[in-house]
Order: sequence, then C-alpha cells, then structure tokens
Amino acid sequence: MSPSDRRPTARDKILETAFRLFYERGPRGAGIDTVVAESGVAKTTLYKYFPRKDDLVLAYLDEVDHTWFGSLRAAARAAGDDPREQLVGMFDALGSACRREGYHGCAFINTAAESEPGSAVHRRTVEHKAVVRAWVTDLARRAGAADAQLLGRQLTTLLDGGLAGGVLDADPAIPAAAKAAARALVDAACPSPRVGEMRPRAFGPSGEAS
Amino acid sequence: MSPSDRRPTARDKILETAFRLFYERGPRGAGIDTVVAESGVAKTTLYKYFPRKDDLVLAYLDEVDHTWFGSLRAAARAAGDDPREQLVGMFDALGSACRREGYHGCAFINTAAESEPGSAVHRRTVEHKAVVRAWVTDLARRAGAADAQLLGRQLTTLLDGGLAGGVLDADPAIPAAAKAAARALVDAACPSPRVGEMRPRAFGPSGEAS
DNA sequence: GCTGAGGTGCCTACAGGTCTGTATCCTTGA
DNA sequence: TCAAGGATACAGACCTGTAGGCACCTCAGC
Repeated sequence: MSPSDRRPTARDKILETAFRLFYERGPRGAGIDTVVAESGVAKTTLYKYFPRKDDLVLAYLDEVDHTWFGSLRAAARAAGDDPREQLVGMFDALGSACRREGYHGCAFINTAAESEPGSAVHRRTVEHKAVVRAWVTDLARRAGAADAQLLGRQLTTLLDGGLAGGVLDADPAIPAAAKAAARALVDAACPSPRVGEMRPRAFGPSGEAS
Repeated sequence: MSPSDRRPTARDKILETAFRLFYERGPRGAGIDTVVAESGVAKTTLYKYFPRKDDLVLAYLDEVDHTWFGSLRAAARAAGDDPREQLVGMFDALGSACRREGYHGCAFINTAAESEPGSAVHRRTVEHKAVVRAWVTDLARRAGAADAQLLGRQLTTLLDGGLAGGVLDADPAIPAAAKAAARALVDAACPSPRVGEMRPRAFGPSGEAS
C-alpha cells in the first residue's frame, strides 16, 4: 500500500515531478511539456492518468494538503498533550517549512492567486484552508479559549501570513515572530489551568459544533 | 499636475486597465492583447510607453504600493496620535480592502508567486514588503515596544495573512480577528503610558537602528 | 485664414514562441 | 497476447513584440 515498497510507476514519477515544478513555478508557470520532459514519462501516459491539466493540479493540491496538514498536526502533537501548547507548537511546522531548501511560500495561496475564482482548483484551495481552520478552531475550543472561533481565525491568519511571506523571502525570523505572537494570543485567550487540574478532561464529545 | 484635471491620456487608460486586469487575473493571466482591447488603446501606443510587459507590471506594482501604503498610513493617522493606537488602527485598512468589490488578496504576494525569484518584478515586491515593515517597525519603536523589530514582524505577518487570505475568500471576520490580535500583541509588547504622561516624548532621534 | 510639420494615437497583420491536448506508431515485459 | 509505456508529430489557441499605414490635433509661420 505504501508507495515506497515498489519501484515508482509512471504515475508516481509524474506526481513527484509535478509537485516539484508546480510548487517552484506555480501550476501555470510549469507547462505539461516540462513535466513530461523532467519526469521522463511520455505525454500519452501523463494524459492517460490526468486527462486535463487541472486534474494534475488537483492531485498536486491534495498532495500538498496531505503533507502540510500532516506536518502541522505532527508539530502540534510534538508539543505535548495540552491543547494550549499544541496551538503554539504547530508554528514549528512553519519554521521547518521556511528552512527547507526551495521554500516558496504557501502552495494554496500561490495557486489560488493564479486560478479562476469559480474553478475546481480554486475551490480546492478554499476547502483546504477551511479544513485547517476548523482543526485549529477545534483545538482552540479544547484549549478553553473564550472565543474559539476568534482565536482560530487569528492563529490561521498568522499562519497564512508566515507562509505567504515566504514567497518574497524566506526570513527565518518570521516563523519565530509568528510563534511568539501565537504564544501571546493563546495566553491572552485561554485561561491558564491550575497546576492541580492539568489532567485532560477527556470524557465528553470533543466535536460539538458551536 | 494632478491626473484628474485633464482628460485621460492613452497612458492613463493603459495603467487603469492594467491595474484592474493584473489585480483580477494576475500579471501573467492578463495578456497584453486584453489590456489593449479593454483600454481602447492601440498596441503600438502601449509599447511606446511600456517597451516590455514587465515595465507595465512594475508600473502596476508602483501604483498598488502607492495606494495600499497610502491607505495603511491614512488608517493609522485616523486612529489618533498615539503610536500604539496607530499600530492597531492600520488594520482598518485591511478591513476596507476586504470589503471592496473585487477584492482578491495581496497584489504583491500574488505577483511574487508567479514571478521569477531574481527578476526585477520579484525584487520590487520584496522591496515593498521591506518598506512597509520598516514603517511598522518604526511605529512600534515610537510606541515604546520592548522589541520593536519583533512587534514589527508580528504585525506585518498578521497583515500579510489577512491580505493573503483574501485570495481565497473575502471573509470580513478575518480583518476583525486580525485587528483584535494586533490589539492584544500591542498591549502585550508596549508598556501602557500613565495617564499623566500621554504627551509625546518627541525630542530624541526616532530612527536609530538596532 | 490657410497650410504644413510633427506628435499622438489607432488599425491590422504577422513573426515566432509556448501552451494544452490528440493522434499515430513503436517498444518492452509479463 | 496484451497491457503499460515511450517517441514524435501536430492542431489550434494564445502569448509577446514588431512593422507599416493612416487619422487626427496643435501650432508655428506665412
């Protein structure tokens, strides 16, 4: 089931190359011919798997969503069990991304900027941001934020700003500043738990909507 | 000297159309032919004023810089004389932009996303962000922030996030959340002045670098 | 008032490149 | 034999940038 225990199929090579080129130059900046040339796959094969270029772009976005959202959750988990710490810790994913070679900002914002507002591609970028915000908002609720919606929006906006700025310059001071800001916002919005009651109150359903 | 006291020249019409189309679709998404068609100007005329498309894109960025930076400063001024209030008040420019018809995020981030990293266009976007950040940082210094560099970075990141998110959806709750976050960050970073000493301490040089 | 020159701008065509997407034929390996 | 994939050519659209010709306005000089 894992893609790593067999040698890469043509589809794998296409996706890997498209991921790299689309992120580097944007989906519009990287032509199908370039993907074909750099992946070493025939154009007919590419069009067999992805009949339209947009299909490939959507697959690219899904890949980025999986990767980025995954590293966001991993960074949060690495900060421990306290949701307040997790809200701050997820900003480490921003720092890691920023230090990565070839870092070029947020794939979703970059792609949204060059796609037609009503198109499937644009809708996918909006969906991604909504999913991330819902997750952060849920974390904020579990952290006991007075206004979880507000804190969720604030932290995702901060995250977006840190990511989006990366398309200009990958200044490592940005993620650090963003994390410090997140710390201040979380501290201000969430009542600090007494030392005695740090055990998680994990009985009730965690997902009721507001 | 003002462009409004004479009827628009061909150059004016080109710039107005390019501004609209470039912002709407991105510089790469709007072809010269479209600018020509929608401005009602001849292609030869356009190329007389802007020998390369990039020249037109740079003029577009200058226009946006002028407009956006201007409304940022106006929003700050409108918040009064206290630099702390100005740091918060500038976020009203974000709210106004977001409510504007056809709002489509940050022109600089959007343009940077689709331009070659070393190119003149890309450099211009980086310059713009640096100028804005320097201005915000200076404001933070005058507001008495313990670490003006840090607060400057935090607020511009918040601003970038609010702007960048606009390319996905123009949710008016975002600017409101960003402003509330700015308030919290400014309050945490700047010592609140005693009521008795609210007069500005405006003797010393305000521009020494850190 | 008339005329001609120069500036400004419009219209059309096109060269040469890139883009997406299709069609045709060939190779390789199970 | 059959499926997966490679090589190549090409259609049609769109892109930037150039060329040549023509219409109008303004203003100086007669």
